[in-house]
Amino acid sequence: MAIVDGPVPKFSQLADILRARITSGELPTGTPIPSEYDLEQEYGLARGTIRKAIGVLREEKLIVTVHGKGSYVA
Amino acid sequence: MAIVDGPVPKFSQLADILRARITSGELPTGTPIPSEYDLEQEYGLARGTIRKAIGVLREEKLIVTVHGKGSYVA
DNA sequence: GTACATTTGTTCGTATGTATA
DNA sequence: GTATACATACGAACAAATGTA
Repeated sequence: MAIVDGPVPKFSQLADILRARITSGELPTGTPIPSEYDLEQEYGLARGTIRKAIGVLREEKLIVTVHGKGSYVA
Repeated sequence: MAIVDGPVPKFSQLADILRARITSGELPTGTPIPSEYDLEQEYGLARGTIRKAIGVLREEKLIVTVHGKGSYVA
């Protein structure tokens, strides 16, 4: 998957990608999702955009985030 | 030299200052750069900004950094 | 060998300014 | 005007390496 420039916001596209990686089982419960920095590098997005996508998944209770540590699949 | 609030990013200004201190000979090869904490105090910047400036000089091969020790003029 | 202080490494939290659609 | 996106900057917490007492 790749983030494309188009009508769908990038943060939304990233949320979709991460959600798929979680629900598919690629990222099982308890495992850490890539750090914000790693996601920046991997998808070529700004940190604010990454955080917005993560916020979506946190809102959906799919992940939990711990300050200074990272985000984990719920 | 002082860091000013303006169009030039602070991390870039600090990188310029440190580069000048190195190339002028004030900080000869092998000598340690002030610690991140000391640079914070001296220039009134956040640690992240300090680290970004140091990263620039490391990229330029002007300094090398050792975990737990410090950064040294290359 | 342990405990502690110092220093760099990593990560998330928040805010501001700029530009664009 | 609103939402999106990027860059910058400060703050905070946690972690690892180093050296010393």
